[in-house]
Amino acid sequence: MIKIVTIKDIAKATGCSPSTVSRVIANNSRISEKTKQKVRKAMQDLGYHPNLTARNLVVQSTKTIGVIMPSSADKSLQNPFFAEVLRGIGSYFHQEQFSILLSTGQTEQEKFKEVERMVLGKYVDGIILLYSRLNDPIIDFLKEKDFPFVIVGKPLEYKNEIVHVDNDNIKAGKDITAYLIENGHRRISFIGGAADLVVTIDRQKGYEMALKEAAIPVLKEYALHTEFLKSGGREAVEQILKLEVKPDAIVVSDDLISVGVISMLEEYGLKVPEDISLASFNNIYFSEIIKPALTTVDIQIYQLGVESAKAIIKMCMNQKLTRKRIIIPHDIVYRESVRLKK
Amino acid sequence: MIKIVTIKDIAKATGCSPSTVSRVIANNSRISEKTKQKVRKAMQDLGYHPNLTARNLVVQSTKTIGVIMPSSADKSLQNPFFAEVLRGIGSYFHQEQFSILLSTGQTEQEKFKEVERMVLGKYVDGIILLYSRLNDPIIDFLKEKDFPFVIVGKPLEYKNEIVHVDNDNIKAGKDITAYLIENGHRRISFIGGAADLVVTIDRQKGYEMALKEAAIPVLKEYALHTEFLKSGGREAVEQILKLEVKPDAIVVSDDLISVGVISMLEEYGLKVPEDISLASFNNIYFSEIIKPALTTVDIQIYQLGVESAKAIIKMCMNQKLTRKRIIIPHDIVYRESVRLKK
DNA sequence: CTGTTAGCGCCTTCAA
DNA sequence: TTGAAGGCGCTAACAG
Repeated sequence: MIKIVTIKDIAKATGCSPSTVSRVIANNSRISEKTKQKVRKAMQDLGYHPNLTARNLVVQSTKTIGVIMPSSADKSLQNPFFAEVLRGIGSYFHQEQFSILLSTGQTEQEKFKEVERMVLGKYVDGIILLYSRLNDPIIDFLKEKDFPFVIVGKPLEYKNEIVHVDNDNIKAGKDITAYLIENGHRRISFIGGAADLVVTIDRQKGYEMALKEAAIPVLKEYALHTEFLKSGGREAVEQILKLEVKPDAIVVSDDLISVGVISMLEEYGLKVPEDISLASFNNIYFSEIIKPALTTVDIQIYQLGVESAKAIIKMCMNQKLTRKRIIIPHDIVYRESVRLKK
Repeated sequence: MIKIVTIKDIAKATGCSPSTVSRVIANNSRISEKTKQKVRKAMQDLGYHPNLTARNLVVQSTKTIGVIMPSSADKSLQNPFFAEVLRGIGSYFHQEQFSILLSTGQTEQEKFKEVERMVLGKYVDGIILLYSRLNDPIIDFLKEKDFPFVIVGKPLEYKNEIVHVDNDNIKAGKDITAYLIENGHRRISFIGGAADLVVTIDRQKGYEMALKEAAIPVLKEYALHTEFLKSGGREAVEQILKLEVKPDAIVVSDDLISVGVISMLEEYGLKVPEDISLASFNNIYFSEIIKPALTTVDIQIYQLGVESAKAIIKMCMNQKLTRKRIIIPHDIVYRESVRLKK
């Protein structure tokens, strides 16, 4: 083991006290420039670096945030969404010198244990939840402990108490459906991910609103749900194809599902957008490179990350947030999957 | 601020000393069952939880590992590969009570600073690098400090000194190419990601070996490289289509690129596998749901994660590793993108 | 089997 | 502008 250089060594080397060295590190204003220079030089020479653990212990803060992913047992993690939020979070954290402690639990159980450990062990200053589900014991726990946390997405309960960063998914659903309608589509179907996800619900709600406004009847059999990724929306397509009056357009709640839907459609000899139009959400990297390129709602995933990072850091610093609900604007990216009106 | 329950409080409440309490936490064998019970009860009642920071400080270890992603500026992060390794790492870490500190740097510069902070600040016990590139100052730094680290992938230099977890990509390249040859293909092209990535190089090497063994000439103009994700292999395809003698099969170094290649091929009126066969690597979720489903080499990404986790933890515990190079086996998943010999 | 004592490396009053 | 002293919460000898 190589000698560890501590604050004391610097003190000794420069002939001043540990507290002075500490103040130089903090760049305290009432230390003379001369001593600062001297101390800094010694730190260089001896290769000093502050021990973060020791500092964290005394300041009672770690400047690290626990980021909780959905249970990683399922494949939903392969959704580029998460990498992208993480990137957004990271970019802001970096400039604020915060770190990400990533949760790794495979089950709800495991995740809960981890959060408990992080929080009770005072290993993190705050938590970002990258998902939102009903009856989440983690949320209850965090609320009860009054521990700083923010949700990316929309909480199902306590909407007005929990800080969350979200899109206006209802409006997004409405916008994209309206676009389909504008282009002459009338029999519009909806394929959503897991029915209990709030995103799905909101987007579907918007879809229905748009139909109503255009005086198009909302048909129950036109709305389908499929596991977020599983079998890529295959069953959904099969159901649709069984319908008597087949839709001429589909709103799909996630680009990833769209990929599966398109494959399946093709298998049945239907071409997008010639035979049926398709519009979805998220605008992940894939949306652009597959054939046909997806017309999709860009929800600014990266920005969702950045804003959640800003929010949690503010909370950790005990700054007040002006609002609990932070909305990231969306906009439609027009590509090839929608047949246009001539 | 609510009262923080410390070890001393438990000591006071139970009438024993802090060290006894500490020993109960560690489940030390020479504490009587009676005291253990008593202490544990008090911990329950007062809601005690060990402060991890304090413990870390004294034991000089954090049980957390810094995991470094590639510079997140580019889109390569959207490759599901990373989510999947992370999942593998997490699963093993969880059972060993280790945590992941995720690096978030957007540039090489930023990443280096972060690693330096983690390492010098003794905030992590080890590092896992999720990529490998030439002249990486991070590797030099880690090596110089003699700090425990493992690379997922193959280091370009010091192969025999750096612990790394990798596939036998040369063999994988050879295997998949041989499969193409077996099925009657002769004019086989290679499309790789960034030419300076070791994976690319290795897979291409294997591709060439297979050709040679089958006495098929290796043509320079048949090997192309494209940015890992950028424009999804479009230019690559254009180049191929300009060739006088067009290939009847392509080996693509990443499933993600394949998606772009297929789109492009279709745009030019070529169908996979009828007109041209395609085989690639990684077997990500997508490979299965796109049309045609990809014949691809499954490299067991999850397992790469697990093994790198095992390795770094061993190193942190000063256990010797039997070998520096840990190979995860691969196997071919046969699907629809290759035209079979009748 | 248990208590006492000394730190881990740092920051922060308080006093000079 | 600086130093001395105490403590953050925990563990690990060393005693007994």
